[in-house]
Amino acid sequence: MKRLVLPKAYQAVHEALEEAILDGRLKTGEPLPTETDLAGKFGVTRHTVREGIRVLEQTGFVKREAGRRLFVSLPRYDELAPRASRALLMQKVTFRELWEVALQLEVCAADLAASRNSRKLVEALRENLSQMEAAIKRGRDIVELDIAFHSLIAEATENRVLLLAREPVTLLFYPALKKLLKHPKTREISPQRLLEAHRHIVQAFQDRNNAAVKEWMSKHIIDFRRGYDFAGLDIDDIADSRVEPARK
Amino acid sequence: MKRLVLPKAYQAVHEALEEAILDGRLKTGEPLPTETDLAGKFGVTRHTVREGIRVLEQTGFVKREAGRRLFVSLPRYDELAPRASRALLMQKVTFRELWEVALQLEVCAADLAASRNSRKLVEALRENLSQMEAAIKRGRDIVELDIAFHSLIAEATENRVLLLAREPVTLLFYPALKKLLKHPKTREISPQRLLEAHRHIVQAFQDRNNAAVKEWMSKHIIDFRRGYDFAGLDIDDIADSRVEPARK
DNA sequence: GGTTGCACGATTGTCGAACAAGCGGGTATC
DNA sequence: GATACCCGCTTGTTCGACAATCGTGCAACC
Repeated sequence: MKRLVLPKAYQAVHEALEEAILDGRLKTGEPLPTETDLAGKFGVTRHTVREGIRVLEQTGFVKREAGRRLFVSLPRYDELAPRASRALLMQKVTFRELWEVALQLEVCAADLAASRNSRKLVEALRENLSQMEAAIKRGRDIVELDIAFHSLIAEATENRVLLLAREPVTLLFYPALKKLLKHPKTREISPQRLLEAHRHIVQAFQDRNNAAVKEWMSKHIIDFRRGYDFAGLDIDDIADSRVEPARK
Repeated sequence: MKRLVLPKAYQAVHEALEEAILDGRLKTGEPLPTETDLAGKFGVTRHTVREGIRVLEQTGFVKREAGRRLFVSLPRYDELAPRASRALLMQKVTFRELWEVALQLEVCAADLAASRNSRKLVEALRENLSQMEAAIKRGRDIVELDIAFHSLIAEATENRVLLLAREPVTLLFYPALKKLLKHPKTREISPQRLLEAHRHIVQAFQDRNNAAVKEWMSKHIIDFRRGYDFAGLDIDDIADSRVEPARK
């Protein structure tokens, strides 16, 4: 016997609004009706409407722009992901799980990006390369740059499903990468190896050699894991750090 | 000049609670303190607390069990995914994007599952096979069974990152698969081809032939796309149906 | 003794009215 | 024409209140 769940008004409000957005009755970019308006329309109190809106806000269907007023909008993949990553953290995901999927997704991204090969991508990657060279020379942190390098490739695929799938993995990868690059045993060699791999990848992109792109990307990710082992870090440790990459 | 965003009390409540859960101060399975308690603790009104809780609820950090009381819990990957899928729908994702990623993830899942090969998986898959044979004989719908087949493999990987990445893809794949299996041009042949592929996959699992597992899974997914083309459906159409698979 | 019924407290869901603060827009002023 | 000011609208928050429901303990009943 299924426990019957009686309808909550604020849930109804949430669903009604979401449906209106999906149906296009509320268009993205337009401001959401005021709380009092909605309250009147749905025949409930402003309080109830507000609770419904909170849910909507969390899902990314409305955003606050500029002033206080809420605007209808589309959820972006990188807004959905942080929640997912935190969920994974709670589940005590191991680095192995993360790495196994990252390997596939990064190679996949590289492959797709290569097949849509654009000059702009190569340019952007070259720019990233030279920034990284400079950063290494000055002993600066290169984690952000590495993340950016891979993001550039992923975005070049123009595949939103891939971007969505990749985002939580990236977020969790960040602390692992940081840990590795700061580790005494790998601090010296890792940045060089990393840069070297990136160079090969860019070169392969430029040569429009799809097979080489995939191969180098694969080597690159595998090498990362090797460094992890080499540093004496346990791949079956949980990826538990909660450092998050800066966003602009 | 960055627009300064003044702190909202309900957001603070949400964050405080989420942190308490992540820190383990609030343990999963335990009931959340009552609204009045929290209101007192945070020094805000019950209503403000409620708004914070709505957000928490949406994120999956609290669930309603049985009665009305809320219980602390862990978000599950299949609770996060529907939101992600809906977001993708809004972005008018094409079937091509979906398929490109699905191909990689399914092969990846097959690979990982094969390396952890367990007798239980093979048994479950065999069971699924015979159900599907029966369903085809009776002309019943096999979409659910196909989804279940692939989910069994994915779950056998015991990789939560993979499960999370895969879930939104699966949800969106569902309507596409349904469309194909109902299409007049492919209705007759597709189920047979699908079943045949599944048989090969199961056999490869049983033989502990990892390479064969990957190869057949790959063929299987590629064949799906071929059917899509054959039916005259445009792979660059948006995956816009909002049918959702039944959950038990 | 076990079950049923009931009263009571606790908790959630909803409502109503109110106010401070910030933003937008119109208006007066120079 | 530019600037300052004022006023209304909207949001965030508070206080107060009440119906519905759930859990529980207690009592009555078979």
